[in-house]
Amino acid sequence: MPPSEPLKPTEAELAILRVLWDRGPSTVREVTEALAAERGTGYTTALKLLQIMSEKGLVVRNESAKSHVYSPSVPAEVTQKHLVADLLDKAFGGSAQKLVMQALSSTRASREELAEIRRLLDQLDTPGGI
Amino acid sequence: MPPSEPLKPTEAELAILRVLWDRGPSTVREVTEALAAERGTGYTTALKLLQIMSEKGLVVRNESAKSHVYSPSVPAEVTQKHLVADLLDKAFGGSAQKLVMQALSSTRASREELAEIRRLLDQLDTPGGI
DNA sequence: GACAGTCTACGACACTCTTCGTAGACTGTC
DNA sequence: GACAGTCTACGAAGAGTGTCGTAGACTGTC
Repeated sequence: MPPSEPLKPTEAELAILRVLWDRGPSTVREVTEALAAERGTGYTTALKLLQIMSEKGLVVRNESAKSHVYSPSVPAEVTQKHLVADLLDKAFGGSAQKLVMQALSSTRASREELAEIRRLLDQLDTPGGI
Repeated sequence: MPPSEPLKPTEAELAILRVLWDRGPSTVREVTEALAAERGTGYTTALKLLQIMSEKGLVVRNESAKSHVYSPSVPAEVTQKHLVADLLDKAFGGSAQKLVMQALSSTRASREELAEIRRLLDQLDTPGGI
C-alpha cells in the first residue's frame, strides 16, 4: 500500500519543518542552531526529533555525508494544506468562509496581499472559462 | 491578575466545544450522546473532560440543577480566532495571505461565500472612509 | 597511537492527554 | 426503608511527546 496519510506533525516537529522550509536541506546542527532562539532546546533533542520524523516519513535524510542532511519529504504547501483542512474540520465545521474571515480579521494584511487574495477569488469564481 | 490566556483546547476538548457551540448549554449526557457518533467515547470520559475544561476556564457550569449544565466560557469566534492565530504563527510564518490561499484552494466555497469574503476584503481595504 | 571533537544511536524520564472503572450521593418507586 | 437508576467525583492506566544523558563510532591532529 502507499505511504497512507502524510501524518500530522506535532508542535515540535512543525517547528523543525519550518526551519527546513526556510533554510532548505539542513544538518542536525544547523537545525539545532536555528531552533535555539525560539525553543532553547539541545542538540540531541533535535536529533531525536529528526530521527522520529524520518521514521514517520515527514522528512527524508541523505546519509552520504558524515553529517546526515535532512529535507522535508513534501513541499511546505502540502503540509500546510493538510493543517488548514484539519483545522477547518475540527474547529470550523468545514466552513472555509468562517476560517478565512477569522484569519483576515485577526491580522493586518498589506494592500498587496489583499489584492492577491482578491485575484484568487476571481479565479475561483470563474473557473478557467468553462 | 486576569484569567491570563484563554488556553488552547486539546483535540478532545475542541470536539466537546464544538458540541456546545452547536447545541448550546448542555448536560454531560447530552454531550456524550452528541459525541457518540464521531468518537464512540463513554459517559465518564465526557464528564472528566468537562470537569477539566471547567477548571481550565474553557467552559462554565451551572450547578443549580441536579445535572450540571455546561456552556462555553467564550463565544466560538474567540476560540476560533485563537486557533487560527496559532496556526498562522506556527505553520505559516505569520502570513495570513498564504493561509487564506490554502484554505480557499483546499475547499469548494460557494459563490455566496466568496462574495461574502470579497465584501470583507473591501471593508479591510478602505477602513471606514479615512 | 593517544586525544579531542563531532557525529549517530538509544534508553530513560517527566509530563500531558485520553480513557475508563469504581465509589459515593441523591432521587424516586414500590 | 430497600432498590434501581442517575449523577458527580476521583484515581489510575496506557499512549504519545519532548527532553536529555550517555555510549559508541569516526576523524583529524600532534
